Amino acid sequence: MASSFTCETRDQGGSSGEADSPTSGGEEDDGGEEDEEYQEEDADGLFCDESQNDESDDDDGDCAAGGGHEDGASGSVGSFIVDDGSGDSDGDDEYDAAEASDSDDDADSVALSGNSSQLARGGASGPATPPRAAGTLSAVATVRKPLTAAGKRAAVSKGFSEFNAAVFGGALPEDMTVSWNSRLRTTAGLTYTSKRVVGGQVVRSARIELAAKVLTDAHRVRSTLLHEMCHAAAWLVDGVNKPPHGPVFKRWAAKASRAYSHYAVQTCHAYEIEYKHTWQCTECGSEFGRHSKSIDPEKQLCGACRGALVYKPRRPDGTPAKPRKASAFSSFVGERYRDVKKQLGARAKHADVMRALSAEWKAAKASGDV
DNA sequence: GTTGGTTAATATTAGTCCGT
DNA sequence: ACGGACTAATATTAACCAAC
Repeated sequence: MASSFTCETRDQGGSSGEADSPTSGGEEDDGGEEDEEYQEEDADGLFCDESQNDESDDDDGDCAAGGGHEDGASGSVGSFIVDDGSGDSDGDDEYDAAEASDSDDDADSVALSGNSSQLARGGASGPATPPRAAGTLSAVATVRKPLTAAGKRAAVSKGFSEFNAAVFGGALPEDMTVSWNSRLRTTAGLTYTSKRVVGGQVVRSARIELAAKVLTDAHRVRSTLLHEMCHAAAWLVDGVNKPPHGPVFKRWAAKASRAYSHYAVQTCHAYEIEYKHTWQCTECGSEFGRHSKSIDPEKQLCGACRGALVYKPRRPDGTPAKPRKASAFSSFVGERYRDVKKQLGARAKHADVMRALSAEWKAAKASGDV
């Protein structure tokens, strides 16, 4: 299951790299030596879907119209051909889908992800954007080989040096910080820019943050890295970070796209987030993804048609899996947990309860009760 | 309309155990 | 190794209000 995420510009007010920022607090060359580390910037991290563009703060409003996301690496469940793992040797799995974009495929997050209490009320608060129906992809997409954490680090390290030489003429510092953020869910990458005055000289710096949950394969990692490096170059080379996707950024993006046509750096993208857990509407077939099993089908309904939801287990590679029946012990935990917790008292920790349940389970097995 | 602060609701992760 | 059960803690998001 996947759901795209929107483009956003988390411009935290006054964080402009320019000295005219009203709230940047001492951006002026006041001779001060302190690091004026203002946070910043670009958040948009790329990626937005035209259908969600009203949410975007994208300065230039240019959200990769047409042609769409060069990179939506997935589609609805059941429409995948699983990669055989024979990706190219450089780890840059090429995208061989005919065209996997479906511009409204993020709608499910409106209905469910955005506000599941709304969903619980059966969408009582107004018309929800219809979730994506299953099987709407006309083309067959390829699931790229997921990268491990080490693989991601390697892809970043290799990609940075490679892009820096091929696109930016080595203008970016090789020791620039590129870190991973495991909490970003709707943004694929961020470039933070800062400026300080050292001995009367303005020194600009930048760092890149990538979303571990969003960038799950080499193509996404490299594509996003390239995009963020364009922001970094706009700031470090040209001294421009506003608007984030203005002419300066676009100049670097065009250069990057010429060098790496399969990455086509755009102002917005629409990767889709791979979810571990998926629920499907029994009425309209819409799917809803979560990173944890946080949806309760007993309480929540499909936001589009109010149909009942059923859990749809999946394997890590994205293929549907057969639901595994809860083991006897799991059922036992479900039945007894509350009572045992009560017996042990409010101060009992989860581990204590589980140990007690374990002992109780063994005793029950020994006596033949289970 | 935008921004910033607070609060409440929701989503996610971590961590226990056993079974497959 | 992963998935079933579950809770607690934490992070994120949305909603609301006031001030500019």
